[in-house]
Parts: sequence; structure tokens; C-alpha cells
Amino acid sequence: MPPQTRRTAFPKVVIERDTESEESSSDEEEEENDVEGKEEEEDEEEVDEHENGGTIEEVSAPKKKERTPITISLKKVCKVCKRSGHEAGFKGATYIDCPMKPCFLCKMPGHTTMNCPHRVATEHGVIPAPRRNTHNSLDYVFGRQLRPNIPTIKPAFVIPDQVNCAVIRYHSRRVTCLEFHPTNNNILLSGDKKGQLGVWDFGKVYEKTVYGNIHGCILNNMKFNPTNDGTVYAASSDGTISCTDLETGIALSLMNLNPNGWQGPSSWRMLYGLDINSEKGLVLVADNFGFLYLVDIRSNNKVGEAIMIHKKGSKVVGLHCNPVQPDLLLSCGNDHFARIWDMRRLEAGSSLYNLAHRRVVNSAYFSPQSGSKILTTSQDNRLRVWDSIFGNLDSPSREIVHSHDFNRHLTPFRAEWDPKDPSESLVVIGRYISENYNGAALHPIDFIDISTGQLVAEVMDPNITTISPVNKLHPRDDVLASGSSRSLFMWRPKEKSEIVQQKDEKKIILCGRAEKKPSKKFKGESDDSDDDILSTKAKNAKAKRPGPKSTPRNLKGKR
DNA sequence: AGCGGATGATTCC
DNA sequence: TGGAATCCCTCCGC
Repeated sequence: MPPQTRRTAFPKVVIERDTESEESSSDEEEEENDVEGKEEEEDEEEVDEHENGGTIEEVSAPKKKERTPITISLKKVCKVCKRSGHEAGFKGATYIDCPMKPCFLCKMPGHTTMNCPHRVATEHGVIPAPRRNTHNSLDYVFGRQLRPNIPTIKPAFVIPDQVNCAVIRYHSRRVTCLEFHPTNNNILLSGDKKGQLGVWDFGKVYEKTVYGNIHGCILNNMKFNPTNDGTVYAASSDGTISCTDLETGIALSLMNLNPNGWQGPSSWRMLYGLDINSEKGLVLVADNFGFLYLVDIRSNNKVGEAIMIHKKGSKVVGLHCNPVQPDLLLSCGNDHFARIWDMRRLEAGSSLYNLAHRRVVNSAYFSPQSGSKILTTSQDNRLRVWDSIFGNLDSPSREIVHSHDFNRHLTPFRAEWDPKDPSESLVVIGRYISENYNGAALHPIDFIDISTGQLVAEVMDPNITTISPVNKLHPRDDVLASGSSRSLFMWRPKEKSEIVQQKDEKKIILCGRAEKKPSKKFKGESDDSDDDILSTKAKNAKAKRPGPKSTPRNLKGKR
């Protein structure tokens, strides 16, 4: 059965309107209001009388069509557009958009997120693939080696939708990247904004190490050494590449772009994109000025000169080597492009293809198995999919509207492939926009079938109230790791979580700090441990608290 | 509980 | 071209 579309059980809020303000955004909540014990009064608040926070606001004719004189109003004003007559912000757990602004989801004017067509049915605005069969240079050069053999029947998707274990206050700054160990199934690496590198054995939940002296600031990307999985490479905004031995924590610095230290922001170079080309024995990194650097893995020496691969002065945030064809490289960055390169001919302006986006491209990945698809995450709130790099690359096969806005305080969202999915269609990405789940404003992690644009599942947990921009699916197991603010979470499918729980109860743990208001009972207890891991009992106790009454439902879109 | 701070892309001049 | 203003469903700690 197809996945259900999201229900729209939002509390009804009547927005008080000005005479000239146009459409209301809230008048079509008719179906299936199972709201039994709603805490917020949904029946229209009179803004004026009993709210003591009313501000005296001068509406001083900023709009041309507005009536001339200065009027003084006691009404609350919208904190977004500063006009009176409506208010933006949270009403309970539901966010009310400012109707004067374009939709926060799809960025189109004329409606708000509440009634955006993309919210009701995710596949609504998906642009279908133009099934053209043209030949391009990629086809000519790489076609024979790369031509995929993708099975036509999709297997059922297995969604890790239950928090299995979690660590909180592990990092002292927000998590920026995650990486599963290539051979040890229970090791997760995490990088943070401070430059710290975490090694977590989530099999033995309490075993974790933090290496704090490798980088001075943001750890932007990391990758295991394919020839020695005891070491990882990392690129940091401190301008260095590190190669760290995970056992000893001893880090080698392969490159330092700021040998003379801080000379001001215009000269400070930061490293963002990173990948490894094991066939060629190269570490590839890219900086914030548009340049790509190659480092030889064996000698640790720079190979050749830096090459400008994106607009001069713009950040190159992502690099990805094709998993099948080592001569193909994909890059993306702040110049609104993802670019495909031939490693044998790397020079400024020589990209094979330039994939245009309307905003910054947070990530661009080849598909993990065949390497023939491309998936990008752009700050225009759209995922873009190119079904075949041998097809027409002038426009994406699909654009999927999804809420993953840029926010300077959040790690940029990146849609990640499920490396286990043979059909190369399942993708995971955190959601920015919140939704009211039984009275709690939660930000789910979305599983999307990029072949159709359908939302396969949205997973969330009442204990995770923060946004989860960083997500990674396990290369072999049905496990999802997510980084949400400073916390790490591991998810497993419900059935498997229960099995684990019976076997080893200690593994089912939750952490208190992710909650806005930890219950007092457990707050004290968690304070004296330094890792803030709570037990099953804590979870159960918390479940009794007012608020989310039950674990919010998940959409099980298996087929 | 309410506030400040950290801080990046974009637009405007 | 570059600096200032703006954007405005963050999150944490005081």
C-alpha cells in the first residue's frame, strides 16, 4: 500500500485579519480531528484583551497603499513582518506562518506552509523525469564501464524508526558529520563544530572517546582510509587535513593552508569537501575559495597545484568520487552548482557538466552502488535527482520539495543514500519544519523514495525536540545514526529494537538532555554522570509525563 | 522564563 | 566590488 500522506490535524487558529490582508491560511481543517485533549484553545484568540504582552506599535505608513497617518495600535504585531492583524510564531506546538511571506516550505507566494500543496502530498510538485535518450560525453567515455544493472523490483524498505540508544553531551558543540566504520559494525564516528572527533561503540553503549586536539574548529567532512580502516581523514575549517589513528588518537596533519596563522578573514582558508580516491591513492579536499587540492596518500604530499573548480571565492562544500568509475568526480558548493569532472583532466573550467541550482548546494552524491544517479540537496528546499548520468543532464529528472532550509545555527542538511538499497531509491534527510505530533513540536527525519518523490516514512521521538540535520544509514545493518544539536542517536527498526531490549536491557537508553524540560526526578541523577545516559526506567518514567502521550506514529511505507 | 550570543547566505547600495 | 543590513519555525546557558 502506498504510504499515507501526512495528516493535517493542526489546531484551528483563527488569524485576526486586517481589512486589507488577503486570504486566511487556516480554514480548511475539516477532516479527522482526533484532538481529544488539546491543550491549546483552538478557538480564536482575541489578541487584545487578556494578553498582557501587547505592545504599543507605531504603524507608520511603511506601505505605500496604507492609509496615511500614524496610527497607534495596542494589538500585537507579527514578529516577522511587524504588521498588526496577525501573528507568526508557535501557537502551542504548531507554527503559524506570517501570511505576508512566501511559503516557508516551497518558497512560493500566495499561501503558507499550513496549506502548501507540498505539505499535504509530498509528491505533488515533483517534476517528472524527461525520458530523453541523448548521448553525452559521459556516456561516450564511461558508459561501458558504468552502465548499471539496477533491479526493477524494489525490495521493501526497512525503516529504522525507533531510538535504540543515544548519547548526549558527548560533543560540546553541534554535530557536523557522521561516519560508520567500514568493517566494525558498531563504531560510529562523529565530528563537531569545535573540531572534535568522537568514536562511539554503540554496541557497548557507554564506550566512547573524544579526541579534542585534532582540529581547532569545524570538522566539515571525514572519510575512512580505504586501505587501513584504523585511520580516518578529516577536513576542517582550520585549514588542515588530519589523518587520525583511531586507537591512539594520534593525528597526522597532511596539509595546512594557513601556515602563517590568522591574517584576517579574507586570507583564512578553510577546508570543506573531502573524499578519497583509493584507486588513485588520493585524498581530495576543497576550500572556501573554490579550490581543489590533491594529496597523495602514501607520501602525504600535495600533488600538483590547487585547481579552481568552483566560482572564485566560493565555498566548495562537497566532493564525491564515483564508486564505480574512479575517473569521475562530483563537486558542489556555494556557487549554486554541482559539477561533474574527469579526474584525468582537472583544470579550471574543464568540468564535464554543471548542474545548476537555485541556491547553495549542500551536498551532491553519486548513487552508492551503480554510481549512475546523482542526488543533491540545495538550500532552495529541493532535493534534485538525476536518474542517469548518461541521460540528459541539462535538467534534473526530479525536484522534490522538502523542508531543509539553511539556518546559520544549524549544520547544513544533506540527503543521504541508503547504501543497502539495491534500487538506489531510498534516501534519508532531516526535516527543518516542525509538525505538531500529539502536542509536541517535533522535527522528523524523513525517508524519501527519490524515484517517486514519496515520503516513505517520517521518524521521530518525543525525546528529540531538536532538529536532526545530520543523518547516516549504516552500510550493512538496518541502523540509522543521527546527529541532532550536540546529541547522537541510533535508530533501529521497531522489531529489532525490541529484541535487543529483551536481550540486553541496558542498550535501550535515552537521554534526558534532549528534552526541553527533563523530569526533575532524573535531572539530578543525570547531572552527576558525565555522559547523561539514562536508563530504560528513565524512558518509561518520562513517557508518563504530560506532553507527547505516546510515541508518535510512524508512516510505514513498506511495499 | 526571558534574553543574548554564535554567526552564514543573500540582497542592497 | 565590498560592507552593511536582513533573514527570522535554533539552541543553549545564564
